[in-house]
Amino acid sequence: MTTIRDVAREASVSVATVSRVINSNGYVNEDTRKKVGAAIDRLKYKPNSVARSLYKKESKTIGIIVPDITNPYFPQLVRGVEDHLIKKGYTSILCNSDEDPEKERLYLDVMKQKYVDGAIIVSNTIDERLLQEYDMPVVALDRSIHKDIPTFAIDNRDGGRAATKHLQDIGCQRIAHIKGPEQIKNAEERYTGYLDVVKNQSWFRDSYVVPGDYDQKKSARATMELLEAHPEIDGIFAGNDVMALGVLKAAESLNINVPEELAIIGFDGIDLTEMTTPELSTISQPIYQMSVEAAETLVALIEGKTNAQSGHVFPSTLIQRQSTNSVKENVT
Amino acid sequence: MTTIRDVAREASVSVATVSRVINSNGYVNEDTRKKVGAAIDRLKYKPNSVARSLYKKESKTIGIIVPDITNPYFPQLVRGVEDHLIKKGYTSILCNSDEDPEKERLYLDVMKQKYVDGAIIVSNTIDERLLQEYDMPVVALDRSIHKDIPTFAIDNRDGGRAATKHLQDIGCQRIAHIKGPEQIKNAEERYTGYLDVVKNQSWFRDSYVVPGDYDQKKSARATMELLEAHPEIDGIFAGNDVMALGVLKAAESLNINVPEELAIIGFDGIDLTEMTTPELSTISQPIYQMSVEAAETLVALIEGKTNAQSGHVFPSTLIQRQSTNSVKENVT
DNA sequence: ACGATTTATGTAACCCGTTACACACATTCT
DNA sequence: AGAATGTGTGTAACGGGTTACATAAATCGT
Repeated sequence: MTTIRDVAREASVSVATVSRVINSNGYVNEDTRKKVGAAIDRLKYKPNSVARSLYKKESKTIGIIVPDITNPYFPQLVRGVEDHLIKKGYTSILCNSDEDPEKERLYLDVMKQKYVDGAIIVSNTIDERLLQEYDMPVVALDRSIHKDIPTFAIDNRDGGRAATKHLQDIGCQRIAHIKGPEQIKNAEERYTGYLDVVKNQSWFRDSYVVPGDYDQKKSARATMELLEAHPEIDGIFAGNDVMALGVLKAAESLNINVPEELAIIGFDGIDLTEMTTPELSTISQPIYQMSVEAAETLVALIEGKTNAQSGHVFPSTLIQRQSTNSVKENVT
Repeated sequence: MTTIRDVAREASVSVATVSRVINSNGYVNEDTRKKVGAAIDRLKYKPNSVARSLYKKESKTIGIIVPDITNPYFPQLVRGVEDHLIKKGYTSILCNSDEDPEKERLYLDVMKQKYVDGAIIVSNTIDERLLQEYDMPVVALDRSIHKDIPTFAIDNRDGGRAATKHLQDIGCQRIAHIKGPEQIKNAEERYTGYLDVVKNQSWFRDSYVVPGDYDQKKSARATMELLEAHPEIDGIFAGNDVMALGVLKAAESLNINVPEELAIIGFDGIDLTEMTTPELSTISQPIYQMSVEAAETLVALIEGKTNAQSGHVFPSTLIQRQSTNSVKENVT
């Protein structure tokens, strides 16, 4: 591989001058600049990022920690981050944490050792204290980590309310909720939003809430049991789209018409919701946009811009599709 | 950050000895080893990967180039690669190429500059000649690049044949094909497999093959037109699962029963196929396993193991689900 | 006309882990 | 006993780009 010293020799200048040309730093005479440029082209010289990183203690690399890229919510998120960062000259290291604190630690260690410039993290388990050990710019995506860390997410409680109200608006009288995992804050918030709407209704009972663990199959099973115990249920708000899919499958195997006998709404707005029959209504998150803004803020933090915004709560939007396109007209 | 020199001072030895302890290289007295280990623990020393990379010209990092992580085929693939590599001490840089040769070039340039140790590539556009410029171990996944580059993929033609035969086996008389993009080799191979089975059948005509471009919506539209022009069609082999989903939606909007009036089979075996109603039959690829083996081979190549296998053709398996669970019993 | 700036370029130290080489002492072999 | 080999540790060069500092010529101000 050709080095800066080869270029310097080829152009009959010092390495410092070549470095100045490459980085547009300091003073360089126009003629010298051209001479060096020509030498660089002739030798097809590409500066060695590793050497630069060593001196500058930065790597133009960031880490993205997500629970599992296989979960259909994350590819878009990762894509948004990666798209923005590559434009800004950063590359992205992908880390699948499986929400496992040990793996998160391992990845953070590796990142630190590689002089990673910052991280975008989706996690429930990482806490502020752990991050302090690593001392690098961090932004949180989808789930907040700590109030001092810029967070890019929607208002999940509000979304939960909107989903539940929507079911009411189309005439549902008994609305159940398939709940995400206890440890995941956004799942709890969506649940709280549901409670905000229903907890004072006379018909509401605790057994209308069942755990689905953000898992399709578990949700399908839970829904079967729920509907067998409570055939009066005519609307289900699932804590995310994957679980909503499970609900849909359960309804189908019980020969329950959706939406006529049972309306279903999910949460997240992943592409999957458009692919089912009936198509799923959902509370849609601006996933791509959130991730781009998170990436922008991370870059701003890395580059020391003090005006970096401290996070952003995005609006979620109700997307009504067939699964809540009820024939029962606004009874409420 | 603490350096190896800090550790050396703390343990009253030379940096060389500390390095020997860290890397289990050369001779180190047992007592010295303990002394150094204690110093490392006290100072919480973590060696700086960048400095090591600079000297060793290797980074314990590999690049993964995929067209688009948002395409549901790739997350599993990426996950398999990442899972294996992290175990082996490598981190993964994710690159979304959008099949764009310029982006691919850009990513390869960045990889080279960062001393990336190797790459796992899914691409139609990258050719051997381009790769030679970069001179790094490469393995191809899902699509072959060149015969000298280890490739991990299934026999797509064979899969295409199996899919088409399966439709025949369940009694389909007129089988159409929704075809993937022309430039993508595996799409052409699946098409060829289809032709192998049908081209000599008296009923076959060219208009039974329509382009779907690996895109759900395009396939849905194409299917609508196809079925309106040829209502006699009773089986469709879609070149991938995403297109099969489009076919399914088209059938639904035309009020055609699946599988009674129209049987559908996809290709790839992504999770999505289990989530629809009816569930989709498909030719399943061992995606995760393929990617793990690709990663294993890449590591072997990087580490100079000459016994690295030169690629592997994996078996694909027919998964019969509701979409081809025809009432017409084996008529053939 | 002379000091203060600006422009231009080079030398060498620096970032930090690795390893070639040198040196010293302890064993083992003949 | 003397050579050969094994064990243990340190010094310093190395990888390649960056930059503090030094030097010097050109330009400016008054």
